[in-house]
Amino acid sequence: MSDSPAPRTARAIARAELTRAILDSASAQLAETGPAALSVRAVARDLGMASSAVYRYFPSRDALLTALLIEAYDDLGTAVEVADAAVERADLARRWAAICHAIRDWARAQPHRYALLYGSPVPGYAAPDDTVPAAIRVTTALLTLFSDAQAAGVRPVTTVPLTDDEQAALAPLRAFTDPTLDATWSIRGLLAWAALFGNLSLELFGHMYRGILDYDAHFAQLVDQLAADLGLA
Amino acid sequence: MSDSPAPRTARAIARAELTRAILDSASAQLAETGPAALSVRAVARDLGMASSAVYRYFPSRDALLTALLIEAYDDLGTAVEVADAAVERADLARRWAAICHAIRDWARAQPHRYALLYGSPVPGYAAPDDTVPAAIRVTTALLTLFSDAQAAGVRPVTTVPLTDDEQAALAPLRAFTDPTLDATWSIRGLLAWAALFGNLSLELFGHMYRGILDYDAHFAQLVDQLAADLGLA
DNA sequence: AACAAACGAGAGCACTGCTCTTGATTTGTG
DNA sequence: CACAAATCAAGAGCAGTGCTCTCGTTTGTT
Repeated sequence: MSDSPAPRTARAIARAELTRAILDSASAQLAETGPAALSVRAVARDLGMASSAVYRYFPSRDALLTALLIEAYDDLGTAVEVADAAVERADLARRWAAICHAIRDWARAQPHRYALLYGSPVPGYAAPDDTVPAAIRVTTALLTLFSDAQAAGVRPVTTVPLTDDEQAALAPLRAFTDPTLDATWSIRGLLAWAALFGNLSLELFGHMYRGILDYDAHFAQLVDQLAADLGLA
Repeated sequence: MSDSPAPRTARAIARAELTRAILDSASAQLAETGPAALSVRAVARDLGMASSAVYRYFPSRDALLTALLIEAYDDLGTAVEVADAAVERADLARRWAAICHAIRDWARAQPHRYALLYGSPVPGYAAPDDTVPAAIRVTTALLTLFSDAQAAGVRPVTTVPLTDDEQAALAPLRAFTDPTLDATWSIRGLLAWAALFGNLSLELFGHMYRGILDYDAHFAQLVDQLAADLGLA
């Protein structure tokens, strides 16, 4: 965020401050009306400035949206890391539950920001390179948990064998953590990852409408079941 | 779709034809540029008519988008039902695989339409009542498969016990199929549902970028694993 | 044949993202 | 300190959008 080494001149200070104000106003507008309705002119009106002035700080609407995307990823990443850190590190089942519920709590509190992150990508496909560092934080938390569990000798329930093709397909993922994830942990971990975000998206995007009555109860059940399948319970 | 009992007058015929032409043009534009960029004026230009004339057929852009949504749900539903019907009804494992791969093939062939269905909802929350009949077709195919499997004596791998709250939360879903789904099938079925669409969305929306190399191999593996957890393999 | 409903085309409004020009302010340097 | 260069805010303007309204024309019904 503030990687610039303390702005000295008055102009640099004003610029940093206005950049923040634009992001705050845009973030508020995003939370209310969603990414599609985010308007540069509305942000300018909110801040009492000309719309053309905003373009001195963000070259385009997509660039502003990308900045909001990165901020949202960082916000969620922080929430997950805080929840994870609040639990005894050896209590793997509780860490799993803490991470899952932190993600869901964050998503339900600001569904539009969740939609920006995990819904349909809005601006073409937003430049991945800039967003990746922020985006992988929550993934990293999950992978670290899986790695810790594997190192502690936890074994998920058995899986179907991996073919060579499938082994190769998961190579970069398995090599991400310090003790490399074995086949079983890779499969169960990815399945849990997909089920977790799949359930979240299906819930928040309205696909459980009239099919499931109590979303809280169902999610808690899903997290418990995934924990059991991961060998954590 | 064509529930009106055969248009008799020339005007009614022309209206039906133009409605179809608008939907086709809009669908093509949707497939190319995505839901956000769908423009009523562009559709009108494509058909060589005034933009105001389009509003005689669809009262708003959102209404046009909703019609496209329903068509896409029906299209996907048909693809799933065809794939399911092409497999020996007693071969439950093959039916499961056929349904899963039909969904993915459809989604990869037209990612923008998939995003319209399972990505962030675009127009507020599109009137659910109109879209529900088309939307539940793919869900029905899955639930029917689960119900058939349960009736055939297939047992998924064991699950954590359901509390009364969780039982109640799933009531409408379990009552949907003819032989009511038992607790184990409900849990494993919903988990498979979430994992299936979760994997699909994460893949299509770019969240596996540089983490998984071969999406085909990984998806095939996921489907196999879910089949095993469902007791089908 | 007469009347009403439906229709297509066009103008127009309010809004958007974005660019360009103009004039004021701040900056680093001779 | 002075001055040139960089930076900035503001406004006008362009092309595009969704949508409404009006105005003749065409079509269906009686």
